[in-house]
Amino acid sequence: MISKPKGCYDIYGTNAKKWQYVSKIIDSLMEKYNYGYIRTPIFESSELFHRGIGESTDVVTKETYDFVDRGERKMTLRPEGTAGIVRSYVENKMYGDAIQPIKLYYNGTMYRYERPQSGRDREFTQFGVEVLGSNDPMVDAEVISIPVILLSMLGLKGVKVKINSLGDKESRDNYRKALIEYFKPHMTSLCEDCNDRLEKNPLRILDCKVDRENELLKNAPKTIDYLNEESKKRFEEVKSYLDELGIDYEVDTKLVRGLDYYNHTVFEIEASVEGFGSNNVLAGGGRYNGLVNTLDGPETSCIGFACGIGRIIQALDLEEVKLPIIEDLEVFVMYVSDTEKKYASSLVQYLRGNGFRTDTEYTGRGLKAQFKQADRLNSKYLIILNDEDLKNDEVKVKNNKTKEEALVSIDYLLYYLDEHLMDEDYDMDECSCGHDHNHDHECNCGGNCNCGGHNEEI
RNA sequence: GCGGAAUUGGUGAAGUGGUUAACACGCCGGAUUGUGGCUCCGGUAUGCAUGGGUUCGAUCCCCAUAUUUCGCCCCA
Repeated sequence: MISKPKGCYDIYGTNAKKWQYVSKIIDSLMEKYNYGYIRTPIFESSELFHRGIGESTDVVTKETYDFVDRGERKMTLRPEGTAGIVRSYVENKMYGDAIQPIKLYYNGTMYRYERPQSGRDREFTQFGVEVLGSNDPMVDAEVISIPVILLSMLGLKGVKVKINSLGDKESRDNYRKALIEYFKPHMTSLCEDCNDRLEKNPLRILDCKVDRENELLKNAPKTIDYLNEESKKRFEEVKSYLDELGIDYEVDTKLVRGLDYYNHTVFEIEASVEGFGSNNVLAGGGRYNGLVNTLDGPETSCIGFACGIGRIIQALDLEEVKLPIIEDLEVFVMYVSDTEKKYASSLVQYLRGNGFRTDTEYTGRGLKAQFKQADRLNSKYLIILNDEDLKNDEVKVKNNKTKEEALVSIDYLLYYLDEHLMDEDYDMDECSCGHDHNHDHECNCGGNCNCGGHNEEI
């Protein structure tokens, strides 16, 4: 038997419905924020990632899926979304578009050659946003608000927003220098990994798990103390816009990010759910004002974020959030004889064509087994075909909950089903999006729930 | 890249160096000759991840590989 590649997953069944639901919410949210969907290639020339993400980063040095194509070109499966989008921005000269800034979102698979563990796969899906062509702090706040709103729309509660500022290039360089000077005399008291980090990325020493309790770290210089006036002012503005939007956040001066291209605002959204593994960052992002220029475009101010859909679903499962996914059937058509079967095939098509979620029997099971099958599919109504009834152009319709049966004329069938299914919807006391509602207000399911009216909590 | 744990039918799993690999759920069939979800009866792994080795004999012991899982590093 051939098995799937390590760290990759088949998504199907109920799980697939969750993924589809999250994607649906993302699309409708982005439509309202007026971000355009962008789809770029899953592989790009290797050089793009080397220059874009940073030659020395772990992502590039040891985590990429590289291959040489038949034309001897060096290619890499994208390990993240931003580089490809910036390439597209430059290549398609979007900086010349009449409408600025360019607001884009993507939702697709990324690839990193890593050892899989909880919350980390080799193929994973990221939803992300990029705003190219504005340095306004208001944009920073808007971009941060998107994943926050998304997670709350999905019904996730244990979420923590952390922000920090690395400042502009000058501030960032000064801070880096200060950190190296600060740590250098004390390296023996730090762990092995931190010794490696000193030259490579001293900022990361700050959130080392091993040395977390070390006094040295607690008293280390803080990013914000090294921000120049302009960077400091900018950070204050971002925070005030976040306050304006009612976003709860925490300034975490130890928050740095691993990709080289970040400056000014950086942020992360953490799942603070009991039982979540160590990879608990649901979304992360920041400003990357130098990247477009690095990739041969004009100086352009940009900000973006990415979030891992897999991790979001992991968090939703852990919090046992009930998503409004459809897991039932409205009608199941049953038959035994060949003439009934023929009739069933066209009846099913007729019902589906008229908007009913309908299924039938395909494997030659007996009637008894068909009843069981209908139960497994959570069918609300059963239609039990009978040659005798068909002669009179009638079918037997059974409510699978009340067990009431009715002989219904075929001309009247659609109307009958419509009436009865509608009645059931009104009886519903719990909305399928997981909340109890009455019928006066919009619920926060994003308009995708099928509770029959959008509502407020009772 | 480094480390720990695991891998037995459709599922959850017991188990043993030696004829037929427990048990439960599910599934299929029957009791009930077209109305089930309760009950009862019967059926349901030629195989214990894969490849080597040790052995008279291996699902069980050893090695390797693959995959899963949990950490480190890193990241979403």
